[in-house]
Parts: sequence; C-alpha cells; structure tokens
Amino acid sequence: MGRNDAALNPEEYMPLREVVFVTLRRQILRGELKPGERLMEISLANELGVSRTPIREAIRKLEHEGLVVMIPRRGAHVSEITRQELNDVLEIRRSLDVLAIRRAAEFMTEKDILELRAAEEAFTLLVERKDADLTALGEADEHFHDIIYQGTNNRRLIQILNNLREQMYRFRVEYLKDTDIRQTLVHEHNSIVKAIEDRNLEEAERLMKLHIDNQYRTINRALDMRDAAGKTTGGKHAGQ
Amino acid sequence: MGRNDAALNPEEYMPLREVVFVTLRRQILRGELKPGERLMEISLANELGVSRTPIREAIRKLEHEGLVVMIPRRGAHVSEITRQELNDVLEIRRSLDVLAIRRAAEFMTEKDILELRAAEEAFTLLVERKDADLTALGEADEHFHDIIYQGTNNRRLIQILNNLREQMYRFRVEYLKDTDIRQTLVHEHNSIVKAIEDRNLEEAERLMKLHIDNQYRTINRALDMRDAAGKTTGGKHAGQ
DNA sequence: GTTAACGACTATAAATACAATTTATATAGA
DNA sequence: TCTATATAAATTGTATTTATAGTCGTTAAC
Repeated sequence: MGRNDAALNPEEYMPLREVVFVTLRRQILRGELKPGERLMEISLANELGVSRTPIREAIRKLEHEGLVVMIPRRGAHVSEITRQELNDVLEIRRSLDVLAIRRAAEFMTEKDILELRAAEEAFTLLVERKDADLTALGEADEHFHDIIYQGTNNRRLIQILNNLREQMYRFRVEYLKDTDIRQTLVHEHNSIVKAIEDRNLEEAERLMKLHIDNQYRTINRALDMRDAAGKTTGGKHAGQ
Repeated sequence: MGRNDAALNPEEYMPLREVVFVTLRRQILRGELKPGERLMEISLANELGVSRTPIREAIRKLEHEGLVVMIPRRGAHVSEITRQELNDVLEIRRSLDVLAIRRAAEFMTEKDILELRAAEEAFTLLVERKDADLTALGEADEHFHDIIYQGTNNRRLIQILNNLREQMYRFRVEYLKDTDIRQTLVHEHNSIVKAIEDRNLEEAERLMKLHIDNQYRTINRALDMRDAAGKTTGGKHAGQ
C-alpha cells in the first residue's frame, strides 16, 4: 500500500496524520461522512491503510476544529450543525469579512487587484455557461474570496475565515443551486472588485456586508423550504 | 503515580490527553514554557508521568490552536508571537468584541446585567486596593469580559474570542502594570455597563471599540519601551 | 412475561516497541 | 586549521500491544 495515497503534494513530506486529517475533513465537508456518523478508529485505519495512531491524532485536530465531537470512552462522531450554529457562524463571518475587505482594499497591490479581477471574471464565465457543475462554481467562488483574504496581510484572520467558511461547505449547494442567486453573486462580486480598484474602503465594506447578508437570507430560505418539505409528513420542528 | 496529578475536577472523568493539554497550555500562557522552547515528547512524558501518546495528542490540539508549531521530523516548539501577529489578533478582537457587545446589549437578561455590574464593581475594588496582584486583576478583568461573551448567545463567537484572548495572556502584565491604565480601564468598564443597562447598542459598540483601541496603544507602547530597553544593553533582539 | 444481573464482545485509552530521519560530533584529509 | 564525510546519538513517526470502560445479549429469578 503506497505511502501517500491521498497526498496532494507528492514532492514534499507530509506526516500521515496530516494526510488522514485532510482526507477525513474533506469527506465530512463533502457530506460523504454524514452528521452523527461514528468515526471508528479501527475501521478508518483499515480503510486508509494506516495504524490507529495517525487516525487518533487527526481526530484530535478535527475535534478542535469543531467538525467532530468526542464522547469520552465512546469515540468520535461527525458533529451535527444546527440552524442556530450556522447563523452564528454567518454572523461572525459578516464581521470578519467586513474587516477583511477593508484591509484588502487598503493593502492589496495593483497586481493583487488584477488577480482578483481575473478571478471575478472566471466566476462570471462559469455562471454564464449553464453546464458548469456546482463544485466548479463553489471553487471559483472560493478562489475569489481567497484572494481577498490573502490581501489582508493578516494571517490569523485568514486562518479564522477559512475555518468559518469550511463550516458552511455543507450548505454551499443550497445557495448555488438557484440560477437567479448566481446572477446576484456575479453582480456583487463585480461591484466589490470595483470598490477595491477605487480604494473606496467604506463602499467595499458596505458591499461585503450586503454580500454576506444576502447569503444569510438565501441559505435560510433554502433551509426553510427543506424543513417545510420534511415537515409535511408531520415531523417535529428541529432548528430555531 | 496518581491518576490525575494535574487534574482540576477530581470527580469527573478527564482523558489524560486533556489533562496534558490544559497543563501545557497553561504553562505556555504563563510563560513557564517560553516562545521557541522545544517540546520534547519523552521529556514531557517523564515529567508528567504519562506515556508519549497523550502528549502527542495534546500537542496536536495546541498546534491547531496556534500555541505550538510543528516542524516535520523536528518536533514541536512553543510558537513565537511577533509584534505583527499580536496586532493582527487585536484587530480581529476589535471586530468581534464590537459584535459581541452589540449582541450582549441586545440579548442579556436583566439578571445578566446585574451580574455584569457586580463584576465591574469587583474589578473597581481591586484596582482601588493597591495591594492587589496582577493575576487577580487579570482574572477580574477576564471575568468581566466573560459575562459579556456569555451574553451574546453565540457559542462559536464565545469560543473564538476566548481563543484570541488566550493569545494575549502573555502580554497581559504589560498593560496592567501601569496604575494610570487601570483607572482608565475602570472608567471604560463602567461606561460600557451603563450603555448596556440603557440598551444603547451604538454607544456600547463605540465604547468597546475605544476600549480595544486603548489596549492596542497601551500594549504597543509597553512593547516599544521593552524593546528599547532591551536594545540599550546590547542584548540580542527577540521581537518581531 | 418482565426485569435485573452476569458475561462476552467491541471500541477507546494508554503504553510500549520499532523504524526512519535528522543532527551533532569526531576523525581524516587537504 | 578548515572542510568534508562518516558514524553515533537523539528524536520524531508509525505500528503494535495491553488495559479498561461501555454495550448488548442471554439467562435466571421473581
């Protein structure tokens, strides 16, 4: 069994625990490991072809990241994410994204801005093509925001924002499914880049706040519909 | 060798890795483990009377928290915190503390507010007594902010803010040493509580922003002085 | 028929053993 | 004396073993 089956960078060394960590995380975020599902060390060790030690160490990091919860002597479970928690995360993201866009508009170099504009155009192109799949759209959207994050020159902020964004991957499909939403996104991205090009900090902040607010509404509307669909069967009410 | 030598709650079960985790974290935050210092698994295992396994798992969490950095095949080191990173953290805290105070002013119950007032008065009393030690002052200050955090009703926000605050423990002495600063703190706390009592969200936000800004200035001034003092002796420069 | 106790089974927690890699030191040669 | 290379010591990375807790099923007693 090969050394780094799931490795990303073949050239540089990566401890097994890191390989396991990114593998498990990806599976959780993609929904391949569902909320509530047990993570059994022996099974995972067999599946991934490693011993239990790197599995355990990877689980520690996932636990600290909030993607799994530990019950002592009972093992690890993929954490459920409630409606409440999703909105909590979105509220934090709004504050930090506003901070990020301000710093980015202030500190990004002209070269960075060109890159941002390119990312924006790439996203727009994907939206205009009807055959683009959701994964590609999501990645293009992610790339756009990544460039802004990198432009903040605040590594801790980048780390926290990436972590928060991860928490929402599981819901990403919800707000990229609708084609009308995509048009809105294109529009918002475009005006955000423009504000940065103009170095207009206040306008950039205002637009980003709007951008997240729209995401908030879109996701919650989608969840309302999903919950309502589930409730016609007479199911009990879960979220807030 | 006893089971939980460093345990905090004798009654409830705590995995060894958790005991090790809180122990190491406390040592780092208190400065007993200094930035750059190596964390050698075998030594730590011997000192704490456990095997390497819980040590390693604790280190994974510290790594994820940013308190230690791993170099592959070279082990773990207590992370240096640069001037830049400190300011990065403070900038994030400012955004999130403003969010927190807004939510707190909105959602805190009357009972919560009474508790906050009590914490504020306790802090004031400690400042007026000249014999109070820095640790007690720090804890009183921490308690004050804790009540605000709890009032936000946003668990993720609480978690992130606590984490950010931890990063600054190592600098806490710097801004509590000066007695003038303490008077300012008393004043700021008092007016913040008042704004919450009045449910004046905008005022509360403004005051909190000011509060963090002052902290920013105080800490940086203290670090300027420390660096300048360190340099006159010809000693080597550590900082950013 | 229901409930409680006992025991086997399963999974995690911790310890230990083994392998691979890095670094430091010593020695030899220029 | 300085440099390069080889060897040994130290340390991390991974696997395996042992111990302990928890669960589920069976059985016996009421």
